Amino acid sequence: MTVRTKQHPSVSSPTGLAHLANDLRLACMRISRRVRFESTDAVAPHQFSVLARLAEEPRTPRELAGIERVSAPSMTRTVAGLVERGLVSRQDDPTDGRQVILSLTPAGQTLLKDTRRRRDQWMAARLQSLSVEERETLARASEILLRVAGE
Amino acid sequence: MTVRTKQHPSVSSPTGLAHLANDLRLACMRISRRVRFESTDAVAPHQFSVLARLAEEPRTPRELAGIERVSAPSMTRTVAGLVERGLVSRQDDPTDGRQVILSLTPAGQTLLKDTRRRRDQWMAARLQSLSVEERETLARASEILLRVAGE
DNA sequence: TATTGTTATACTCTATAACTATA
DNA sequence: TATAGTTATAGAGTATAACAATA
Repeated sequence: MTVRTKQHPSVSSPTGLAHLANDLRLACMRISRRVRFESTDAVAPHQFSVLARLAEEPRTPRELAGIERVSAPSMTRTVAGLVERGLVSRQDDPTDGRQVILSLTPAGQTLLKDTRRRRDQWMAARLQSLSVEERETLARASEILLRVAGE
Repeated sequence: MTVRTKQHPSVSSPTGLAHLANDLRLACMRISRRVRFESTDAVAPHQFSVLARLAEEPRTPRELAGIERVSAPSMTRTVAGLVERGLVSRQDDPTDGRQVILSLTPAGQTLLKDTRRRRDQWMAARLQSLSVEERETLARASEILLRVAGE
């Protein structure tokens, strides 16, 4: 006799799709929450986001504000804090005197890397207790989810 | 010839495990972020968390503060706001005069349900564009993730 | 005149410390 | 004396409005 904790009659029926959407959203939110709670980060979430964006490429405050969905003055504050801590550096845009170009300092790169490693530790510990099949399922799922989140 | 977007040499080797942990954490955090951004909720995240906890069972402010990892005064404020909006009701504990028992009002239950439905909509829309196999993978993954998050 | 960024000001959520009521 | 909850106060993040500098 097989025991199933959840009813997923079909992943294609309207009801099944709604259930899957709910379970998946809940699962992702709970994992995110646990990761945040378990790792005591050196920077606040909104600061971390900015560091991650600047690691991709240097950006202006306005670009960051748009990406992070906060107001320009809020981003001014956030960036000021990161600059003060030596994690981000400012540079005048040579082609447009109104703009400022922000980029990560070596210290900022190090902190970002360390923070990510610490966050991964909790997750890695949990994964170790799973079966190979379960880990393979999660590997396939993470590819799909990253694609979905990027749309 | 199979094309893989990511290198997962093995989900069991130390390196593969670390990669999987990183991908999975990233995927969950990005999905959570998108869900939050796409749905303009009637209550703030910390208020939503409290409503969800009280939907499970009535609790005291102190219990909520512990679960949500905030100070007692912060929870006092959060709860006061929810009570003022008619979403949560207070009741004196008959066995201990110091304690207060908090529970959801019908309005709170309705709002919680509506908020969850709205959050699911974005996710359900994305799932529709996936193949049946991908949805089945995500269904299995969500079971595993919910179990892992609950540990 | 439009745009980038900052400053001024106010509101919210958070915390710690001090206080009240009850056990 | 210890615990549950609140109030007092301060710090940090967010927002809108107003301003400065540049395009």
